[in-house]
Amino acid sequence: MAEFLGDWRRNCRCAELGEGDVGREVTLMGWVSRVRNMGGILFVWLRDRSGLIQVVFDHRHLPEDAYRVAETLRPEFVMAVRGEVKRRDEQAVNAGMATGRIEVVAKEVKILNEAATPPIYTDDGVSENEAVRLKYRYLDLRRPSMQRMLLTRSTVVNAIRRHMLDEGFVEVETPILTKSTPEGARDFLVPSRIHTGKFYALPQSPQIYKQLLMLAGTDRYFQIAKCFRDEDSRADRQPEFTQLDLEMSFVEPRDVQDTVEGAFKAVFGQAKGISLTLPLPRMTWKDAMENYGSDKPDLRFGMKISLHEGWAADCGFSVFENAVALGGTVCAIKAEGAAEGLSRKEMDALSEFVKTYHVKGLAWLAVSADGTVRSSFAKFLKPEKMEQLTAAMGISPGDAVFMIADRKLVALTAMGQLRVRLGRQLNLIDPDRYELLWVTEFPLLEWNEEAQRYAAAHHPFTMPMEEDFHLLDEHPEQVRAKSYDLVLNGIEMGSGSIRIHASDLQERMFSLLGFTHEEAWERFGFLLEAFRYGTPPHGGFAFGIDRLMMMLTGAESLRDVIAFPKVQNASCLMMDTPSAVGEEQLRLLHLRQDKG
RNA sequence: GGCCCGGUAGUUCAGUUGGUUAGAAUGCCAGCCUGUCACGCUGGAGGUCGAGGGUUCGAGCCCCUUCCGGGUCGCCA
Repeated sequence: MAEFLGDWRRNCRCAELGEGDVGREVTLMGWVSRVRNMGGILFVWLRDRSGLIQVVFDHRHLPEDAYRVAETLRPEFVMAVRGEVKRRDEQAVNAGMATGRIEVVAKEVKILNEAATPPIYTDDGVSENEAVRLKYRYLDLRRPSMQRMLLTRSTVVNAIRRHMLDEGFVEVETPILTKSTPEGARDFLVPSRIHTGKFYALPQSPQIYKQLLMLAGTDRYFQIAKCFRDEDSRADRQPEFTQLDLEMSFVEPRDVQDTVEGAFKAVFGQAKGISLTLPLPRMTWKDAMENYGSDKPDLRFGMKISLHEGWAADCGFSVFENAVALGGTVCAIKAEGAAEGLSRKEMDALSEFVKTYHVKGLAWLAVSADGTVRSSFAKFLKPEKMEQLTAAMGISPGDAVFMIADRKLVALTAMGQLRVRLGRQLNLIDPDRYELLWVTEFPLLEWNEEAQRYAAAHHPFTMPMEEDFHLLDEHPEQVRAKSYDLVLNGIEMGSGSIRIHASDLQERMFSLLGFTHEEAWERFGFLLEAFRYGTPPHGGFAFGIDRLMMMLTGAESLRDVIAFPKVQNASCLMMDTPSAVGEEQLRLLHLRQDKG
């Protein structure tokens, strides 16, 4: 039967006790993790957010009724216990337990609440179907590892906030009910009750607000901001997520990067005890693509990509020759010592894998230790070409080589994916390493095949590099932007840029993106007008705190570092969100269900 | 929207070529047990094999549809 607290108050958490507390009278409160009834003596593992401790109920030293109560304890009952901390006998020490050298000998006990048999285990190290865990997330969060995650997350957010405040930033909250923007991801929409047929949008980022704050003179702004994007989820993409969002006036890229690096240094120091060396390395987007086939290269291992257009132009293998003739490329990577481990079957699997990334195939070459060559394409090569390739790539017995021929970006991207897959498969990646870098000078624009127009690679407020201004009209696709991404172990942590602060350049940008003057004013009129009133040069950055948490905890999914995450189809299994609403609610919002 | 993987006691899983009453472990319930620590021992309860349809004498197993979960391509300024 459940009892009330009365005058009992907890004076310690379970795992905060140590050998120094021996002899202390404590009152603990928490959940029963495990019960072992030996018939006359009863051991209970009591758990709170700090961890576990063993509580002993001995019928010889307890009133009869108290022992009776203890015998009814079951897992996940909420229990309060008063007792004395005692050192365990040497042979009774549990080395696998943080508090394994002590125990609490109970003198009084209260069952504060009973519990139904839980549907999932609340111990660590038990793997369970994630859907069940998420349905009972409040029980899942009882696991010590999940409590540690929440604590780490709190530490990380606080390290960031403290750093930003120390650097003179002002924390400003911006609206959640905001305006739908035509560029970028799909918006989550909120229907207006007062304005028939009109909608708010949830922010994809506080982008425009923070730029307006620079205009307002705030100078240095930051916010731990919730952002929303109505796009399909991935292991590293949730429909709602948290960013550190910041903006600074009178700065160039380096100034913003210094600030962000400082925040990362604080986080790594306080959450992981790792001292980052600043400044972080920088790599241009072009170098990242050509060497790693990715704008977010994983620098924890080598296996750089090499380009072989000159060699391939007359190599004899028509697939390679044609790719070069059409202005494409032939790129290659070498997996040292991997030849023996890669069967024909695995080569086929790798070929299938790269086709996911829209290349037509994978050419491969494996040299055994005795020099025997297996290859999908060697037989087509002109006699001297094999030697040239061997020399150019430094191929030794035991090495495997992979080549892809296609349009340059397509081939490099597929090769970059293959590089990462091989890196994992061949165990080249040290999971304890953190390789941070800046990738800079992204293209300003990307050609959108579907819409037959340019789209902003970052967003439409991004400043082009001054030295590329002359290309804006004739070769907009060659213009580089003053933008920069922060990359950690092959994952994009965040991105930022210097913004356009002149309204004529901003209008020119909108026109490049295919907006007429009227459309631009209709959609961004308030911004274009604002820019007329004295806008300082400014720039900023935003990085995903969820993704950072994922990296810091080694989690494989964002779901593991968010207290109440959503699943792939954007629903919440615990609350069954989203859900239907009643007719009356719809009527007030001027909405009608499509019966189709 | 496309492709791939999965769904069997509360939980984690096994289930042969389609063949008797669908199994194991763990958890749960009851009893025994005075130093356990994933306690142990004895006994017991527990199943819409995700759902619907089809093939078959017979379906957990084969086929179709669908729902749910995961991964991924597209998408994600």
